[in-house]
This record gives sequence, structure tokens and C-alpha cells, in this order.
Amino acid sequence: MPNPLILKLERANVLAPEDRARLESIIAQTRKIAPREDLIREGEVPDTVRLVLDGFACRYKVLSNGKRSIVGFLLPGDFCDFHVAILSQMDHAIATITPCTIVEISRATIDDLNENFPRITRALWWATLVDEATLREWLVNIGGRPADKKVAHLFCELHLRLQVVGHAGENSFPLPLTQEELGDTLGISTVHVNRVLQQLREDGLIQHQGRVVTVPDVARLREFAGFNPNYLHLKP
Amino acid sequence: MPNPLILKLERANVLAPEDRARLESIIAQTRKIAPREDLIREGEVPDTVRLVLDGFACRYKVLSNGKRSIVGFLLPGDFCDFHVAILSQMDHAIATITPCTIVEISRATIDDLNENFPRITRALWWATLVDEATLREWLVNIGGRPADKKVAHLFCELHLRLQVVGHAGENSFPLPLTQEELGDTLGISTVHVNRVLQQLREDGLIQHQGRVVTVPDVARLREFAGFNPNYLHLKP
DNA sequence: CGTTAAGTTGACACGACTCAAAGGCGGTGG
DNA sequence: CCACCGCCTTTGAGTCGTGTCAACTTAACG
Repeated sequence: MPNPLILKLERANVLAPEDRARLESIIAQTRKIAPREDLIREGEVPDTVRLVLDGFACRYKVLSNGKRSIVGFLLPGDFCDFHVAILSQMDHAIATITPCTIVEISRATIDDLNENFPRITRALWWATLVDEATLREWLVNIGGRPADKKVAHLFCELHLRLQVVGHAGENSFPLPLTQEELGDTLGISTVHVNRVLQQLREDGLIQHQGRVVTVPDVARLREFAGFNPNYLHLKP
Repeated sequence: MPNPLILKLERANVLAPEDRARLESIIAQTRKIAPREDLIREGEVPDTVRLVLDGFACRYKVLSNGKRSIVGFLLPGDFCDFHVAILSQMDHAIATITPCTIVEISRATIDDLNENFPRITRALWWATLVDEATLREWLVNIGGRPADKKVAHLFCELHLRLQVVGHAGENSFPLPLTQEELGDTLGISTVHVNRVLQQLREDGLIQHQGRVVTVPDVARLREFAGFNPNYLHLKP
């Protein structure tokens, strides 16, 4: 399986062979994590940088009323705690959704990358800024669209992001989320997620059997959702 | 007037006298911008890094249905386009709200800071990560709270952020936003913003005359809003 | 003062939430 | 291998928060 981090970074950044080799060498030893398990909790102090190699994970916060709010998905190639040593403690938690394969990267390795591999440094900056841009887009999505378009927009984003790292085809992508998790992500109730999904299926915008979503007409779904992929800052 | 960037950075980072001196020297020539004017539009390519020294500005996006969504406020001490030269084009726009004083900083200056002032580099990283954390908190706020608490939470954040840079007192802060802008920020209609503000006033949680909000009991408002300032990562 | 933008109010409609209960599907153990 | 059990999904009915439309009042500004 090709390295998802390299796939992702190269969709918008130029890397030299030695950069790729260095990134490959990072993922020497991997660790498997069970599904629905916390990687780190709010208030904890992370000690290493972690990278998701395979599986779905999410960032979340819990409100005082007990409601959970998912504020980001970590797909293969995404970093968990890039803040290490700059922000003292986590202001949110990270949990797996599916079984995940992750790599732990030491501070020393990160420092080496920053000092000796300027193209990688730049690419990691790019990744951080794209994360930020994605948060802004989520804000727009959740604040400004009706529920059906929220779901459609999220699907468009997941489809594209998974495609970038070779985990989705032209017309389908895996979706291991429960309807409750979709609701916690989009700020709508589980029941309403269910009804909206049915509507999208009836309208032929998606098919949704098992844990896979099929999108018969990607352009149509994007049009419906008002999805503009510019915020992911991929090369054309 | 003390330099708001230094005030902000020093609330969580250690700077040496030479760092402060270097940061002071940056703001040699300032520029004034009229209120309600675009600083940069979506799709444009920024050429310099800009810093807000005084005034209110905001980041925003416009949906396909014409609705505007405000995805962040720029207060004194905040950077506009730190992405310069990493992300090719803007995925959102930036506009002033009040008259603003800004500084334009050349790439050369940024490079100099990064190479010769490691404490400043680290502090600027901190600022970027706090921006990201703030976006996550906004997502929680807009996705998971009823309208009255959304407004209260935003007020708590603005109050604290303005205090940090010396623009707010113990119990009040300036709020130059129209109710329409508040609605565009929180994803609720102008009419509903109006009713919610009245309710908050009736409940004695805020007073709101002119362009100043007074908070008689900060702890009570925070309690009501479920506001936890940890995401701003300030030193205690 | 005239003119315009911002704030306020009321009536009504509708999207989304809650509660509650029934069906389906997958996983585990006997 | 089948049966059970729990989680997820699906449905229905009723409620409530929030949106829309439209008019009116107040404040801002030249």
C-alpha cells in the first residue's frame, strides 16, 4: 500500500526523491488501535506526533450538556497532534472510528525534517493550513446550509479526500460512520440524519448500502451541495 | 498605544527584549483602511502578510445562495494572510468592519524572523494553532448550542480576546457589529439575533447600549454559555 | 431636517428535535 | 451453525426553535 502521507503531500507540493525516501523511513514501526477508542483526551499533554496510516479517526469535543461534537476527520495521511510542544495541552480529544494503523513520530524526527528537508517543512505547513481552511469550510457548511446539503457537502469532501490517498474510486467511497456520528458532525439529530439520507437516496443523489456510499453523478451531488473543492488546495 | 501583537504573544509565550524590539520595528509604516471594505477577496493571491494593529475585521465566505458566512474575527494583533506563498490563492475573503490600521510585512521580514528569532517563530506558530483551535470551538458553538448560548459564547470570546490586547475592561468590551453580522457569524437570522439579545438583556446577562456590551457578571455569562477559555491557550 | 441604515415587532410557516417504539443487521456464545 | 442480544437504523406523531415576510421605529449622518 502506497504511503498516504506522500500521496497527499504530492497532490499539491513538489517533493524530491530524497524527500520521499525520508518520509518513507518515518513509518518504520506502526501501531494498531481498536475502533471507537480514544487516542488522546481533552486536557492531556501529547508527547509524540502521530500520523494516521490507515483507518478513520475523528477530533471531538464534549459540551457541558453531554452532547458530542465532531470537529474533524482524520483520514490516512493526516496528522493528529502537530501542536506537540507548542500548545501545552489538548483542547479536544481524538478517537478512532474504525481500527486504525498509526505511526508515532518523535520530536527529534520532526526537528530533523524541519532543519534538513525544507520541501517537507513547507509541505507540512501546507497540510496545517489546509486543515485550517477545512475548518472554515465546515463552519460555513454547518452554519449556513440546510441539513440535506450539509450531508451532501460532507460526502463530497470525504469522497475527494479519500480519493487523494487512494481509498476511494471515481464513484464511491467507504463511510464507516454511524448516523449518530454523522449527526454529531453536522449538528443535527440522528433521526434527522436518517430522513435526510433517505431523501438523498430517493433523489438518486447517492446510494448507500452497507458502509459504502456510491455517487452516480459526482457533478450533480457537488452542484446540489454547493461544493467547491478550492479549500483543499489541491493541484488541478 | 502598546503593540497588540506583543501583548498577545506574551500572554502565552516568552519573548526576550531583542524579540520585542524586532517586533516593534516591524510596524514602522501603517496603513488605514475604511470600514466595510474588502482587504482581499476569495480567489486572489496575497502578496504580503498583513497584521491588524487597530480595528475589527473579519474573514468571510459567500454561499451559492448569496448568504454570507463570517468565519472569523481579526482583532488587533491578529494576522490576515499568514499563508502567503504556501497556499496559492485565498479560499475566503477578508473585510474590515470598523476603520482599521494595518501593517504590511514583506516576505523578507518573515523569513528573517524565522531564521534569526526562534522565539518569535515559535510564538507565530502558537498563534496559528490558536486560530485553528478557535475555529474548532466556533464549530462546536454553531453546531451544538441554541441561539442564546451561541451569542453568549461569542461575547465571552470577544471579551477575553479584546482584554488580552488591552481593548476591553473587566466588565465591558466594544462590539462594532451589526445584528446582521452577528447572524452571519452564528448562522442565525437577523431577526432572531435581535430577540435573543433582548432576552439576554432581560435576564441581566448583558447590557448592550450603543456599540458597547457590558457584562455585569462575567462568571455567570460564561457559565450560561458553557465557555471554557482553554482553547485560546493563554497562560493562567 | 431629509434620507438611509440599523434595530424592533408581530404573525405565520416550516425545518429540525424529541420521545417512543419497532425492525434489521451483525456479532458472540452456546 | 443457529439463536440470542445489542447496536444501528427506520418510522410515526407531536412540539418547539428558528426562519421568513413585512411593516414600523429609532438612530446615524450629512
